[in-house]
Amino acid sequence: MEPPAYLRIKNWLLARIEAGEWREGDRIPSEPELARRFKVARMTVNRAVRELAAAHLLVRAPGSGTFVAPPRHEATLVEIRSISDEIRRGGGVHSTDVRKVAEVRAEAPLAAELGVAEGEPLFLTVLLHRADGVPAQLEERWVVPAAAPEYLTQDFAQITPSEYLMRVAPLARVDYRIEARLPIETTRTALALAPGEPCLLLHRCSFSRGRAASSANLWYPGNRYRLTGHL
Amino acid sequence: MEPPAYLRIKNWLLARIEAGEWREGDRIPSEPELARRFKVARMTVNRAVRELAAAHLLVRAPGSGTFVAPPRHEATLVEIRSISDEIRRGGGVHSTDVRKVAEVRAEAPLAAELGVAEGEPLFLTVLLHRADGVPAQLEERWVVPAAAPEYLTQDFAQITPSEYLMRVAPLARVDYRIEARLPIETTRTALALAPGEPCLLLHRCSFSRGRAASSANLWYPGNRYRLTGHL
DNA sequence: GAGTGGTCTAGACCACAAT
DNA sequence: TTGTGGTCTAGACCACTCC
Repeated sequence: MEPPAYLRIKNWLLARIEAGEWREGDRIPSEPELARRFKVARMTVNRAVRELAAAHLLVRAPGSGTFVAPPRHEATLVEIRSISDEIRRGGGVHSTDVRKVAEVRAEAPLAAELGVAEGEPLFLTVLLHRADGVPAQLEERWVVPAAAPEYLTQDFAQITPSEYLMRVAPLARVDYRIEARLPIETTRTALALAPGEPCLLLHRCSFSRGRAASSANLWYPGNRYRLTGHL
Repeated sequence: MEPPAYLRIKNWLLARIEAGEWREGDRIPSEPELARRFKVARMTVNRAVRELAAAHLLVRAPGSGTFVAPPRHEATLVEIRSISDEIRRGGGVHSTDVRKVAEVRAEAPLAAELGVAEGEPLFLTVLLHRADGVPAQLEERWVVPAAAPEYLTQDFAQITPSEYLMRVAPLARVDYRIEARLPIETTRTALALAPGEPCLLLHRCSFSRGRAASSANLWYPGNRYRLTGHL
C-alpha cells in the first residue's frame, strides 16, 4: 500500500537533506508550495514539516520560512537501562546483597542537591547487584522520606530501589553525571576490583512532583562494565 | 494570552498522568470525548494526544483506545556535546594541538568495526583539545577514506574533526560506549594526569550513508571531566 | 501588502478492535 | 455493529516578517 501522504513528504524532505541537496540554513519550499507539488492540503504538509522541525532537522521561522537546521550539534544520546534489565538482557541472573538500610541525617552537599535542610532525615540504602554472582554495581541511594515514606520497609532483594521509587513516585526529571573515579577501599573490595582499577560512576538525582526525591551513586567496575547506546 | 487549545489539552492530560490519577495501562478518554469536553475539533485533540504518544507518555491502539504508557523503562538520556561547544559553553577558550596526521593500515578490531578489510588504508588523527590551555580531551580518530577523501588536508586547528566530518558526511547513526579506563603512559602525560588517575573514555563509531565513516576514542581526564545531562 | 508559519474547524473515509 | 484511532480536506483567521 501507498504510505500516508505526510510520510511521503517527510521522506522526500529527509532525502533532500541527507543528500546535501539543501545545505544548512537553506530555505525549503513553503507549505503552500509543497501542498501544490504533492497535491495535498496544507495541513498535511504542515504535519510533515512540523515533525521534522520537532526532530531538529528543520527550523521554522514564522513569517519568513522553514530552513535546514544547523549541523546536528553533535548531540548524542546514551540510554542507560536499569541494572536488573541490563543483567537479564545479557542472559545473566540478577541478585542483590542488601548491605545497608538506615535512616541518616543529610549532610551539606547532599542536602543541597536534594533541597532539604542540613540534618534532616534521609533514607539510605546500599546494595550490591550481582550478575551470575559477580559484582556488577554498587548502588548507594539516598531517598527523601516525604517522597517514599515506606521506602525502608521494602524487600530490596525482590524489587530494586529504582523500580520501587518509580512505582510510588512517578518521576518527572532525572539529572545525572558520569565520571571515572577511583573507588574508596570498601567500594573497591565490594566490587572485587584490583587496587588501582577505576570505576565508572553514574550519579543520578531524580525529581518527582517538582521536588527532588532521590539521589544515587551507581558504581560500576570499570574493567567489565560500560555504558552503551546509539542515536 | 490563552495558550493554543492543543497545548491546553496536552497539559491537562500530562497533569492527570503526573498526578497518578491515571495509572499505567489505564485508558484515557477517546478523541471524540475530549473534543466534546474541550469544545474543539477532533483534529485538535488528535494533535495533543499524538504528540504525547510520540513522547512515549501514551500508547495508542487503533480500534481500541489510548492508554497510559508503561513506566518509563528507567531509560535516561545523556547528551554529549562536541568538545569545542562544551568548552566555549563553560566560558573557556578552546585550542587544539595536532599531534598526529597520518595514513595507517587498518588492524583487526578496528577494521571489523569500520567494515573494511584488514590492511586497508585509514586516516588517523590524534588531537589534544585544551580549555584555557589545560588539556581537556585527547581525541584519537580513524576515518574511512571513502567517507572523507580530503580529511587529512584539513587544518584541525581551525575546525574539529567532528565538525568537518559532519559537514562532508551527514551522519545517520552513532554507536558509542562509555568506559572508565586507566590510560597508557603517553595518553596520561598528554592529559597531564597523575599516575593512577583514571580516564573517562568515550568511544564512538559514526555511520554515514549506510557505511561506517569514522571511529574515535575520546579520552577525558577523569579528575576534571564528567558527562552530564538530564531527562 | 504579500507571503510565511501557527492554529483551528467540521466535516470525511478508512482499517481495525471489541462486541 | 459500534467505537476507536489514522489520515485527509478545503477552507479559515491570526501574527508575524519582509519588502
